[in-house]
Amino acid sequence: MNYSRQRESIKEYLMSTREHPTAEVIYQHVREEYPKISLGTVYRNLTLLVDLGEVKKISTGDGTEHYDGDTSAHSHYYCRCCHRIFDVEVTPSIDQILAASSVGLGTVEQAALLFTGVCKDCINNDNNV
Amino acid sequence: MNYSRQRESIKEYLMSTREHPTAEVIYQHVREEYPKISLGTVYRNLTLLVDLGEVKKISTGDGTEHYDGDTSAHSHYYCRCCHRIFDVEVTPSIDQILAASSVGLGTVEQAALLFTGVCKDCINNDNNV
DNA sequence: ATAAAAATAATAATAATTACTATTTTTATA
DNA sequence: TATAAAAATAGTAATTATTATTATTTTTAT
Repeated sequence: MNYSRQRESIKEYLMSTREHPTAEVIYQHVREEYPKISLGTVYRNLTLLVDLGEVKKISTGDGTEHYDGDTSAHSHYYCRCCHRIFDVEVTPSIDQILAASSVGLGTVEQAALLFTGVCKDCINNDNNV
Repeated sequence: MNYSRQRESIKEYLMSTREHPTAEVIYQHVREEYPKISLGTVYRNLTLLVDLGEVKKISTGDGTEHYDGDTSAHSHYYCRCCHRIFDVEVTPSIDQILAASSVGLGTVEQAALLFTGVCKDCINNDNNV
């Protein structure tokens, strides 16, 4: 695999933000540095980075995937109104759950814990229901 | 909301199977009883049933959503090779995790715990990697 | 400097899902 | 039971996220 500045830029952005952007948001951001980058390049590199374990993909069921540059074991809270994802630390931690769980069905490569609800901002803005 | 036999059939199928079918698979199944049902009807009713809390949607990130007629608190194991989903009971249980976790970011309506790996069948069939 | 290998931009294609609309089904009421 | 309003459907078109294709450009080893 060769170096690519576009890939570096994608990775850098994901490492620097605490948000959990979609491919489209990443595209818009990286475009500021590389205006000619194409959305396909973003998708291809995201898949690559996920396969390498340098980035995590978060599936919320809202129709588009989100990406996370923080690969440490942590869980997520998803607001079904504003579609934002927040980091949460739970007790026991996700890796404690993983360690304690003998799934017994095959290999376990990862565990994802996702809470869903309506965030405080959306409640305050009457953006809920 | 009015009664509909198509919706009943979808729900019945989801309650009867231990699999976690996609909309397409549900469509093919319900078609045996109602050959004229359209895929749009399946999607519309699945969304409805999920909103009513009678069915759960499972997002694995494999490009299509899966549905589960078992709404009791339980977790899932997803095989990234054969794309099947299996029920798993973990310790502590998903509702114990939910109870113990003070997310503090807003309301928490649900918690989903998903393990991902390669299932035994796929390992045996060298369907892994 | 150069050539092979890999990556890209631009675009086309695919696949899952949603929207639209004329027709049919359901349901409340006479 | 007949009927009419409301809701749901089938069939189809449209949308959206994602993947595939290909000619060109970038990277890297020599």
